[in-house]
Amino acid sequence: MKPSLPQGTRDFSSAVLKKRNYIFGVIRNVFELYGFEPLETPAMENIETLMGKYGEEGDKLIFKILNNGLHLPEKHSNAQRDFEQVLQGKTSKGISERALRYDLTIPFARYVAMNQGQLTFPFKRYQMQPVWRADRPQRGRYREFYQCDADIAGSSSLLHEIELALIYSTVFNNLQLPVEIHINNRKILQALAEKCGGTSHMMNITIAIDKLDKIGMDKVKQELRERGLNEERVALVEKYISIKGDNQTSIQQLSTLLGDIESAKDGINEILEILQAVNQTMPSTKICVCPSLARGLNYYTGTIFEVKAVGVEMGSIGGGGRYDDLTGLFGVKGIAGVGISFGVDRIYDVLEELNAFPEHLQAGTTALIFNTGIDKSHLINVASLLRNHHISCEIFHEAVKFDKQFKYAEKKQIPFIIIIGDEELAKNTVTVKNLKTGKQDSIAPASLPSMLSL
RNA sequence: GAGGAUGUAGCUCAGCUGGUUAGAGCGUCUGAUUGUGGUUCAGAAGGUCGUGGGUUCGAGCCCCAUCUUCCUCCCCA
Repeated sequence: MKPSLPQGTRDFSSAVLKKRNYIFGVIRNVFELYGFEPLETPAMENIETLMGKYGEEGDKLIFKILNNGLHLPEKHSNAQRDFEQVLQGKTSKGISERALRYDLTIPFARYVAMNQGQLTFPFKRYQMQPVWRADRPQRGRYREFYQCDADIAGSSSLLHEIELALIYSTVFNNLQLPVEIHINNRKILQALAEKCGGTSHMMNITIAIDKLDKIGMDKVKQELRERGLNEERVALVEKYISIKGDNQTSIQQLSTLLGDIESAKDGINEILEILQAVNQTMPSTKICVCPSLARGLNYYTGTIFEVKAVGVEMGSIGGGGRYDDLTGLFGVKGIAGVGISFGVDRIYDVLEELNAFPEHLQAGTTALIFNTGIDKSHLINVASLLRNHHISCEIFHEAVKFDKQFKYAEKKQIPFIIIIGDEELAKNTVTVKNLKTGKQDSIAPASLPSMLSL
């Protein structure tokens, strides 16, 4: 058979993996610096843990795993009955009782709900694992991709929002990737919805205005009309999303427009507090109030974040926010959550486009020891010497002509080659050649490590 | 899930209106060159033309199905 990959999945070659691991490493370091601890959960969850948590669209995009043993004769009648359910678009435990994880937030909520008795609250965890979606792949959109999440469960303190914003700022600063952090608050959107005829319009409004950047004002208005808002209310929403300018101006206009509603006041005050703290701690952070930021996910209730790269056409490379009732769906009330997520695949693309990966990442083997046909023990001794000094090296696998060994070194971009043959043995030296400069030296074996670690 | 484009050597791509033995560049391998690479030169290998059917005397090219990748919508990271 011809080998191939399932649609929307990828192999990661060494060159790509080194860059990806660099991103993961930077993020992990910052997470741990703020006291987050790692968590891993299984690739698969019970299907009812996931179903109904991501809306109707989400359910369709969950990868379901077929049960084993459906072919057994004693299960036939049940299996056939259960499959009827599937044909009608429903799920059936008789056919599938497990599914692949769709994001990291719901498994986290499940974990917190299961272990609430044992955890120390506020519980701060980070998680970097692949998730799966049965979406149609496009560029920058895969069926298997990684998410990097940091969440805090069991605290409503605004301190967490502040620290999460600082984490964003630090990570992208460390990656040397210029970004803008957009911030808004669901409480303000709720106030807007109230003015537009009640909170039942919340979803209609958020879905529509979240697309402002993508489809433009006219189409947003059109969509609002289609979603049942009258002209007066459409005009109000237009006024709202037209708010522009620096943070102070935006906040002032928000107050003027919605300040008579309690929830709007709360939201505005929260934003003010976050801005003040972030600007004081890391003044270089570009954080801006963005009224049209809504985020599609329904479970957000307070602050919402989104991060955009500056100077590159790309969707958001990170997002998150506060959700007041994290574990309610699993029967545990009163645990608030707040978290952020990094879109590693997109960050990768942006860094690639900006050529912002550090050069040293591609470094592999430092030295290749030529195989000159002398007794292997001499070569292995030199290799051990280097490795004991944490210098990576390889011994060429067969004693062939130098031409081949040079070309191997060149292809693997190994910067140094070491020759030990009869001549060197007789004089108790080694020959070292720098392949970039072409410079070659004959030195004592003991001085190899210091020479190569430069 | 709906609509559109695409697939030819390891890679990037030519291939006329359906007509003999499907080409190029790069890469790979061999030699010039058995202890000195990158350059150069000579040569070679490498293809069930995505897959399966069909039309035709004849299909890389036309038709149908299917898969991949990409684009738009939906939704999202």
